[in-house]
Amino acid sequence: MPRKKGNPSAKRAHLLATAWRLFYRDGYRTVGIDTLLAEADVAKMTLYNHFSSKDELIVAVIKKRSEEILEGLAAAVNEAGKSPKRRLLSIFDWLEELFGSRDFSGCAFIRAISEYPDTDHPVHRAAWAHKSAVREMLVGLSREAGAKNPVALADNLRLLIDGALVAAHATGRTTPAKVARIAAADLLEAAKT
Amino acid sequence: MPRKKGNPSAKRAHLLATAWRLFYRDGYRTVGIDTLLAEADVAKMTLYNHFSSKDELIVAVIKKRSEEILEGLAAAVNEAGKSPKRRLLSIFDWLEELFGSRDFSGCAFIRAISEYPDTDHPVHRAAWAHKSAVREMLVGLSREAGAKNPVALADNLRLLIDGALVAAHATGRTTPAKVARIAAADLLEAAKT
DNA sequence: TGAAAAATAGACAGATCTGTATATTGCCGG
DNA sequence: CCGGCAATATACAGATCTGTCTATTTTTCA
Repeated sequence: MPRKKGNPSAKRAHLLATAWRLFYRDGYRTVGIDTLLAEADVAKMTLYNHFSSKDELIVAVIKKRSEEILEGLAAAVNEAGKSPKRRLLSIFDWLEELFGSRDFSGCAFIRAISEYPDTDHPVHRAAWAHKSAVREMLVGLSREAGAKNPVALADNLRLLIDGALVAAHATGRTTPAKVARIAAADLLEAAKT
Repeated sequence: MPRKKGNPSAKRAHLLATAWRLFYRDGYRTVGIDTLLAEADVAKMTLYNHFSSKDELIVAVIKKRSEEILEGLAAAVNEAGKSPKRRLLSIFDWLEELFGSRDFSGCAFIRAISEYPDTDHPVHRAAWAHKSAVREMLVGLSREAGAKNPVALADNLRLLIDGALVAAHATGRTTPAKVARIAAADLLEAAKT
């Protein structure tokens, strides 16, 4: 129970985990509250006690997933060593692993943006906020790597990443990560001179 | 009436046009049959006489839209003149115009893939078929432009295009087209040597 | 142990969903 | 002018949707 604040309820966490799994697998609009509750084995009032609406639940799921992704990405970059180029390109190795994971089903954020096309919708905004955070990270890596215009390179890299996410989802293959990695290396070279 | 085949019913065309408008604006799953019928001012049995299910209607909408896009793209390329480089990069000028159009709301195909994440779903497959057709066109342009590996360059370009489509949808800005155009020019140079 | 908080079950509202069935009207060609 | 088909209106089935309400049980902390 969310007794002292900062003490997140176990039920809440369980709901978020189950919601993530079902939403990601089948879609945000497709999965109904009743389905989610049955799968999580939680009463309806418990859900509406923690989240005021389905939209709010979706936003919470997206924010949590965003944190996980950003942490995973940062860890992958750190494990890549000291070479700025290797650090930057490690993003694409991380992507390749993601694409190869059993339950990969596209980018949860692109899918959220697609399912909630209205740019003012809270879900849309939350999903895009993640992409913006990734861009910040890419700007840092681009600067480290010696790009003349780190922001421009970061924007380019994000195009490659999002394109690869779409292609990997549609095809079920991991190759888009390799394709994007090579293109990223080319763009990095071009960005230095 | 679909009397002689090849004589498409006016009602059918009207349904397709209305369906496209609503699906694209609000989402395939969000728009219900009843809403569509009210907007088109058509009886329900008429719809189910032309299309056996909502999914089939969506597939038809996607195929029609794919044809329109491919035609528009081909026209833009032809208008770009003879220079292979200009022809290839005209794709991104066309994108910039698309992004700037009043009712732009992302890529209908990426959104379809996102809303129907199951890769075996007919809607998912129809949407990806469009992306494959675009790739074929890009391979041709890449070959014309003198790429050593036209297929590889086409794959790269598709990543840029899909990434730009996502970014333009999420932000409502046209700049991703410019960003992608510059990156495409860099990748083209790298692909020649 | 006892009081407050959290979680439960279950019914319920009111709307919406896809798809079917039926019976009727309008239209066009031979 | 008439037979056949397209399109219509309307009701319906049966399921599902989000969110609310109430009454009861379980948990947790003091």
